[in-house]
Amino acid sequence: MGPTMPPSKKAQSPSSGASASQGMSPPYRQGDAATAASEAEAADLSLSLSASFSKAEDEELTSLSWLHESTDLLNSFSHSGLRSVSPLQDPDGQHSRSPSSSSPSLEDALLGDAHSAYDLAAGANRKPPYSFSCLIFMAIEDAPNKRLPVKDIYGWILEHFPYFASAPTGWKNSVRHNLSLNKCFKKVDKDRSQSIGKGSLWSIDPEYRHNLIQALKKTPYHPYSPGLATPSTSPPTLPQTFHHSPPLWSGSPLFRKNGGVLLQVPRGVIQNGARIRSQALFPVIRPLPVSPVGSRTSAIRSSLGDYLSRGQDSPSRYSPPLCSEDLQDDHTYSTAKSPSRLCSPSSGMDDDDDDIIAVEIQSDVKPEPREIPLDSHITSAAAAANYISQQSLRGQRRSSGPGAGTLAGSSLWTKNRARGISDTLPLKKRRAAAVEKPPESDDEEMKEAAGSLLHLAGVRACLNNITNRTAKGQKEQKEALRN
DNA sequence: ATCCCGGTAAACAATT
DNA sequence: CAATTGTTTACCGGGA
Repeated sequence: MGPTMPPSKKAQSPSSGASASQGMSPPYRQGDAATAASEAEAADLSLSLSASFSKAEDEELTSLSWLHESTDLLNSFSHSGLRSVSPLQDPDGQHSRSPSSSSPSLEDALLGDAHSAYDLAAGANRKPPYSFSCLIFMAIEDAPNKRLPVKDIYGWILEHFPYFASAPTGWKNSVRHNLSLNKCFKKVDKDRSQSIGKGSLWSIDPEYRHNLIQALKKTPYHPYSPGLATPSTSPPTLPQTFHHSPPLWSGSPLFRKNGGVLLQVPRGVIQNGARIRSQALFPVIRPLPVSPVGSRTSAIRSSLGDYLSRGQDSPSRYSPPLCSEDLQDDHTYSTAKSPSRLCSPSSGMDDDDDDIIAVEIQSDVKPEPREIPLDSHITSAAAAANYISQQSLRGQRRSSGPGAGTLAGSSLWTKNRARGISDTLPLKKRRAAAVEKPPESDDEEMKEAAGSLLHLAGVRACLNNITNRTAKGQKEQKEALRN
């Protein structure tokens, strides 16, 4: 690309710090009016949400369904006095917005006026906070049939993010690039009866939908952007609970489909759902002493998270663990994109879930058994499963030759190579093979192993991980020899 | 310093 | 033939 950066890139790069100070609403913090009563209330809400989530999970509802339900809960809660307070300060120490009455309340952030949570007008011409993958995901999710031709994806993006109307046309290339490369997106065989013109329909691969949702939830988006929020100064042993995902951008379909309710999925609540399931075994579950990487996690707390977690500072009934309840969600989009990092002892973790996993894995070397909640073992099992799967993919990639490509070869979420389709085949045939043939046995084996691990979810998960990695290493060697 | 990731550009093939 | 769509590679910058 050279020294001259494309305008779009330029517009984006400084965004994390600079743009946040204008047009965006301030983050939210717990009010100083957090009374014991409201703490209990918060705890109740936490329980309700947890139960709600558990139910949704049990019924295999989509996150949207759960969001609908949780909205009601949050609504009822919002009427009971939860208030926003002092906005966080931006890195310059100045309020991003005057803390006047116009400052949006927490209700606004959670439930209300989208424009107060994200200044739509101001944000319209700013590059959206979402990656292209998220944009595509939202577009497809917004489609009645959950599938869209590229053209309509363009259209959706343009409609919801006017920024792109004036952006350099390269973004369309990026969209196509993403569709092609990202395993989350699947081409759907066109219905012959209704020709849509060129190209095919694109849909979300259910297998990766969770991850896209995760990505959406974790989009570094004001006001919970890690760059803005103040990292937690809590001692690591304090419960870092209710880590929050950023709210959905007000223009998102998820937002609109909830009747204009700005939703966010309080991860802590979700996690709490998992915790509840294990509560019988571990009545007092404390989060892991999280590795330093957890700073990012703590940075993205939302007001409710803080609010609720403060409620927990008192010896609480609720001490949800850090790890996600959703095993499959334990890979985030970006990090989950490379589960190799998820569970690799030497890999960096940039996610709260991953943090747990990291500690888990490291605990093999440096045991910290005392602080490890059951859930983290579950997570660990998931991570181990992911690791195994990824190791499998890695092996396949390694054997795919020098042309593996930096991007395509680096991500689990990339297609073709990671799926082990023969590189010797013409591209189209590779694609076709991917569609026609179910995942290869190796992959399936790994998935089965992963599934087993997920169910094991036991204290020995870490050991399992090691064991399987060893087995995997052998497998990789065999693979290499075969090729 | 290195790796990973997302974004971008570009080349090219396939399709309409 | 042109435009669009799909695939792939290469590179860059930021962040961890």
